[in-house]
Amino acid sequence: MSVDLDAKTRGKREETKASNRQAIIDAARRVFAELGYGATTVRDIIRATDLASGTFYNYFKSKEEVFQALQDETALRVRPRLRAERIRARNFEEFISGSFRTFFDFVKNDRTTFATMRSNHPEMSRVRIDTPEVIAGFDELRADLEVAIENGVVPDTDPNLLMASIVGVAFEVAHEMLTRDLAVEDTAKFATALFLGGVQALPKRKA
Amino acid sequence: MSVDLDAKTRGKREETKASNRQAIIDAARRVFAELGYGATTVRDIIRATDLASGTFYNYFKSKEEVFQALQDETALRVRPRLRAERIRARNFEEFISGSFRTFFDFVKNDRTTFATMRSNHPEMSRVRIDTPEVIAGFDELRADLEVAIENGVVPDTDPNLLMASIVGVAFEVAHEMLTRDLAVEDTAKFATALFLGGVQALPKRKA
Amino acid sequence: MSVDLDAKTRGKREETKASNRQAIIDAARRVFAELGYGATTVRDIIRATDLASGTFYNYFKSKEEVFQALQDETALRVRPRLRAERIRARNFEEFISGSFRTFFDFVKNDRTTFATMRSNHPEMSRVRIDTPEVIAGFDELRADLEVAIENGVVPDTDPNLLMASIVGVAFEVAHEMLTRDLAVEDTAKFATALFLGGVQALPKRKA
Amino acid sequence: MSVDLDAKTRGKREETKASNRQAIIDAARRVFAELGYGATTVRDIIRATDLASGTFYNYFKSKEEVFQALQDETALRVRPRLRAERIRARNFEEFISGSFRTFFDFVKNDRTTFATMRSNHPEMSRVRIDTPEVIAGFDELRADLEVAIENGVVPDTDPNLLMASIVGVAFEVAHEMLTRDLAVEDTAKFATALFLGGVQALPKRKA
DNA sequence: CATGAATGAGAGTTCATTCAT
DNA sequence: GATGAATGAACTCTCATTCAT
Repeated sequence: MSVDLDAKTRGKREETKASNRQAIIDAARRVFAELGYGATTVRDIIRATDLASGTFYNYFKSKEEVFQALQDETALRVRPRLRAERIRARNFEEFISGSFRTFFDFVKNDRTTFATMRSNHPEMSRVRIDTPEVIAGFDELRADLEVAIENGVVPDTDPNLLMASIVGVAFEVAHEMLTRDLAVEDTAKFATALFLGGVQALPKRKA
Repeated sequence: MSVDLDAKTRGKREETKASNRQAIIDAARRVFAELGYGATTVRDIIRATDLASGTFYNYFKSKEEVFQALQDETALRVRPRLRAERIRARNFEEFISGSFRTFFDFVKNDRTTFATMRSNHPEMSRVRIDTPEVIAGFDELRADLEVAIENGVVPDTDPNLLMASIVGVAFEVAHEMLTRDLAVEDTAKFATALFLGGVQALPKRKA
Repeated sequence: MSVDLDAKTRGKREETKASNRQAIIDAARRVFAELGYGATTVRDIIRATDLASGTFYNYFKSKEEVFQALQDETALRVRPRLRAERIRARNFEEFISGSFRTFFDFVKNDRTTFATMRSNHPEMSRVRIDTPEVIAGFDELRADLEVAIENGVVPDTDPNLLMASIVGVAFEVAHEMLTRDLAVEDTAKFATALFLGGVQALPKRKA
Repeated sequence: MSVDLDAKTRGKREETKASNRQAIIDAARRVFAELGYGATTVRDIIRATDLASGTFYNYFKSKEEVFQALQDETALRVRPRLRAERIRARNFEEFISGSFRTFFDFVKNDRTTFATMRSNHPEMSRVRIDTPEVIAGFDELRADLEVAIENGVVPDTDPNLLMASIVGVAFEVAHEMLTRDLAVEDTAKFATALFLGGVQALPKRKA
């Protein structure tokens, strides 16, 4: 059946394919955000789309696969920003504060993605978005941390535990930030101070 | 309703009831650990039991309800220990190091509970056990933190953000500890040092 | 285990048995009226009782059996009245009018029984209570009709079709009576006139 | 949603859909007739079909919904016939006898539909088919009766009670007709005579 | 005989996935 | 490649009934 399609037709098709794929991912993001991953069905996703149910399977094998794609997509948005921030940093303070500020900023402006998966999830009363992308981003962070250790900017401590601590604080504090609608700036200051000087260095509370 | 069953009969029944309830909870713990909460079905749980399917519903209305019970049960095990640790503390260092040590100790010895919910959960590649009990435990922690702030042992900073930071570090670092089979003592030292003095105070890495 | 029970104890037991049986029947009447026969479960019935579920089976084998008992009980209330009415009749007019009046009177005063079984019954938008008792009552009616035919008071027509007509009118008109809250007297007059003289004899409408 | 399926494809699909829907309705008619409405399960219906269980739910939401569809279908068959009969009538006798004859004829030839719902229904030992259609049909009848009253062909009596009487006789007598396999003609004569002249006018019994 | 928890068949329903069109 | 109805395994949950106490 593959007959002669002129270039234009072929181009059109590629376009449709790409846009269908994107339509599914976008629908998935919305539906996951509303219903949570567990409660979402493939049907829910395609229903949030102009496409037919069978079409889903031309693009993804399962709900899980579209979830991965969603994650990857998010990755592409955050990681470069985080990376750029750290590269620009001229000392450890800039390194750590730039990272937190960028991350909290992202969370605030993309709260759909972050807030996602909270509804009807007894297992996730507090949320962790742990998409591969973000993970990959933090992997980069670890690599950068190792460099910092080598350069003597950071003591020769366990980089994975340090990583874990940063990640833990980042997510948990981001959650608190959203819950209480705190300013990105203040939240980043708090996290930065903690890492730079411990509890004794924490900023005075507001209000 | 209850007319004249002798005490013995009543006793026997209560016993069976309690043991059935416990059997379901135990099965649930195992199955949730293996399949993850989302993927687990009520059937999976009763199949892991020698009870009949209908019996499940004599004890719990839904999967969610067993999950809650499971959480409550865990709560009863950890919270008192954490509380006792903090009450015994004579200064902030003891407060913070006692808490981390106790928590990591619990996680290590009850790793089934902690490791639970990791398989088949694309949405939870890293785990957060956020059972009501643990939450309640951390609520107690917050209360204790507020006291510490009042007493001037801790600067007058936002207690919720501090809470969030401790929780974030506790879970994320515990995860790392399990993954790499680190010693409870070392892990607790790391977390404690971070909170007391920030990154600069972190202990030297081992090996 | 059948030991010596004095007469008093035996009497007490009989009493309890009878009262339990009655309690179940009464509960069934109420529950059937509320939920309709089809939707009612044995559980619903015992729940409307002070008894335990197992006890139900000491008295009845099934929902159907208790339904039958309910019917029989009703029978005992209506049939004698209808019979007495017909025996007292000195001509066919008294026969027919007495029957309708008595039946409509019963329906009006025991509307629970009659109105029963209407809720949630797609198959019974209009109701027919066709309990054995009432049937038995109409069987007596047929016998009496045959006597009337023998005596030449009623033409030698098919007694079963006549029976059916009387029953059909009785139930359907009773339903209308309840729906519009008509007077027993007027309703009985209508039905009587129809049977005595056909449509041309029907009374003028009210209001 | 529907992009570019050619007309042929669409046609084929519509066809299958229609025929599946009909298959379910037909199966439902048979099964309801055999088991009665209450005892019938959705599974029973699809089992009487060569469709898969899930397919049922593509067409109907519940047992009740098929039942409604079944009723509507029957409606389309009887009502026009009854209406036509009454319109053709030139006097009240033709009106009433035409109606009964048509109705009894329908019942006789479609006894599956009528006999339906008799088995296993303690609550319906005598049947009333009171499908919306038939109801609607009798609503038309009432309207026609009101016209007859206005025209002076029928005395100014309560039309709803007259309606109820006709309906009651129609169903109850039809039941008797089926039970004893009476002729439509004779049965219609009986009912007609009753309404035209009362008991005194009833035809002599056969046999 | 009363009790009420255990039982398990089976009802209703959903949903990922296939496949003819 | 898009479509969307068909499929049927599997799930949740109910309920009549049994039976140890």
